[in-house]
Amino acid sequence: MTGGPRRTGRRPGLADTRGRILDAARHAFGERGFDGTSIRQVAADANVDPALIHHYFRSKQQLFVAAMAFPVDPSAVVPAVIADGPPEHVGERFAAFVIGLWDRPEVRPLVTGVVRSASTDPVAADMARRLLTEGPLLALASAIDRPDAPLRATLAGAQLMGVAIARYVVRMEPLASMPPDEVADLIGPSIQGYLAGDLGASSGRSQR
Amino acid sequence: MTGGPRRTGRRPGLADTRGRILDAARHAFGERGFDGTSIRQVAADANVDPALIHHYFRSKQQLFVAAMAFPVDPSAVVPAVIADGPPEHVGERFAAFVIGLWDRPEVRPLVTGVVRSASTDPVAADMARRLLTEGPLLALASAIDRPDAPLRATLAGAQLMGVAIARYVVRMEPLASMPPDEVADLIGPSIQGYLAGDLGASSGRSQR
DNA sequence: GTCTATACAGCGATAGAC
DNA sequence: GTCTATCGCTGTATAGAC
Repeated sequence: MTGGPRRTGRRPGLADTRGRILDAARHAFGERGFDGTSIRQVAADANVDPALIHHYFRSKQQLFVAAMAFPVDPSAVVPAVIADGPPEHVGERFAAFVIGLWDRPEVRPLVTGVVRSASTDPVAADMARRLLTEGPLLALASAIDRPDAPLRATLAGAQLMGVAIARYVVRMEPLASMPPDEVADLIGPSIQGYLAGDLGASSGRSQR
Repeated sequence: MTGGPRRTGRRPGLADTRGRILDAARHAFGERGFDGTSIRQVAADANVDPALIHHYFRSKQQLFVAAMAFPVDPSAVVPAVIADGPPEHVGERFAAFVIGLWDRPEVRPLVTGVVRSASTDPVAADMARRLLTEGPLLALASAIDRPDAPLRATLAGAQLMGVAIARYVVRMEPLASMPPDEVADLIGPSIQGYLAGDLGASSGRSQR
């Protein structure tokens, strides 16, 4: 008992420098992607010296993964999504969950940042893949008792990624400014079809 | 008729320098996006001097739009797509046309280039928007006699863009290596639902 | 039409003073 | 813990010789 309550327990910097850097990085990466963001720029936004960023995080890459770390684990929600209603609407529920999550103001920069950077940076591309088809979607697709789970997860993931880009990045109207539950309603049936429907165009497509 | 067949009709450079630059630029932009591509690199690939690129095209931006110009006008195909079969499968036909077009080896770099760059570059974002929702898709959605044509076009465009990213950019399996007509079969019903179905989760295509 | 040379700016990263 | 200074490199773009 050598001291008071602030003994050795990681006294943060004067005004939480590390946190300010992370906030600024999240915003910058979300707005301009990995390549479009410079460390000097992040430092200016956070009112710190550029060298400090290299001090806290070793490289720009590590700053990126630290700033883009998801605050919640989407995999944990899969059982709840499954159990929360009738199986013939599990796709709708999942779409509502994902869109609702992505729309939260503290999550949106993470989505746009990862998506914006996935085009160029291999690390970000991996994060995008994990975020969707190799993550909760695959678990969900596997839980539903239908064949071709990986294919179903990929198709549903492609659908969700397309909505993310159209809504958050390219800002296509009227999709961009629309309440999230409405978006979930619109794309829910498509997700449901991919997850649990009969794959392929069903009936009379003889040609092609 | 004053001369032979090659009168004044634009004698190309020694080995079609301009064309080689465009080819190299198409490849580079398609592979690494706008930001990830440097003029020096394109010049090296085309075996020309970097200054020549600035000579033919004024800036990197203009090189981009020149290299990414679509060789075909997708709008011209809309009437054929509509007339070519029953209206209840127009979405499937459109999906097949688009995927078939994007899969052509000379078109694929254009798709990946525009999509990869749309994240960062505003000009590319505009091109992506025009390519989809403001282009043939809107015409198609308007031609179908259902309300909310812009919304339908946007939703279908988001679906197609997601497939493009998953298949060509992030390369999610098994979607990435799969014959194009199979892809069209898989996503056709979703496009059809967005274009002509009852929007919203309640009715119609929950179970197919 | 083609190339050399270079201006000018920005980048990530590091060393070391305080 | 914070900042100054700078290295080494790459980018776009331009001026001007051949």
